Amino acid sequence: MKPITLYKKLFAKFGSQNWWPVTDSGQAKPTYKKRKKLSNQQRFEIMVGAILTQNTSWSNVMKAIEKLNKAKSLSIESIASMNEKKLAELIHSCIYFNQKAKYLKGFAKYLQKKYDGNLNKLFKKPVKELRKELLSLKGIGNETADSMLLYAGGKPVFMVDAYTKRIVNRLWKKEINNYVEVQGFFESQLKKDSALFNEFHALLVELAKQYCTKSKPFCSKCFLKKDCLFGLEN
DNA sequence: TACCAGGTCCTCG
DNA sequence: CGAGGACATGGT
Repeated sequence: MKPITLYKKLFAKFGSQNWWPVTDSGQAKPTYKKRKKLSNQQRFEIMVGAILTQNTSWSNVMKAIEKLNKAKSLSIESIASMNEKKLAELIHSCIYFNQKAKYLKGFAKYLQKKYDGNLNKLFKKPVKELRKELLSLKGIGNETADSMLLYAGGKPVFMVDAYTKRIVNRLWKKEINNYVEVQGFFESQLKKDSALFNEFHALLVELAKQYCTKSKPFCSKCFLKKDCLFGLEN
């Protein structure tokens, strides 16, 4: 099965996922919703969420975002100047909160220093160059950088996570652990389209949560069973 | 109880 | 390079 075929089947099954969930003005909780355009505030929120969600369930990230919103602290200036312990308290629901507080603060300071806190300036940079730059920051690895580029910047970068790797390795019976390799697998076979990449990744997450779970996957009732080299054996 | 969740850094060979 | 440990919540 080709990646685009997988995409179509996933979309037919699950429909639009409306990623990435963000907070609308006047609200405190992020929601999944189709939005024409993201505000810079929302783009920053996505980048913060990308760091918070490292090895963390979204429900725990949501609690932290909500706290930051209520404390009126979800801004570049606020995070850049906040006491690290105070910040760690606000994001306490996310595992590794001390570490992440450090990462967030460093990231906000970098945005201030290098881009005057202006995300438009940041995303004007050529993607390749920007990706390298983000990767040089503490706390931003491949997945975090790509989720920022794709979901906050609208760049056509295929985002890979543990779910993506699991699905690729099962569906096509591969054994790829390397991030860039998995990314290349998709990017080389798909049109470089940010809307497609956006939806595709969200759909993969849904598949992984509902059927292709880590232990005890639900192969027998999975709608992809016949297309899946793992499913055929299970 | 143990395992999982939208990882990254550091160190060592 | 890649393996292995540190980081240290909340839900099931």
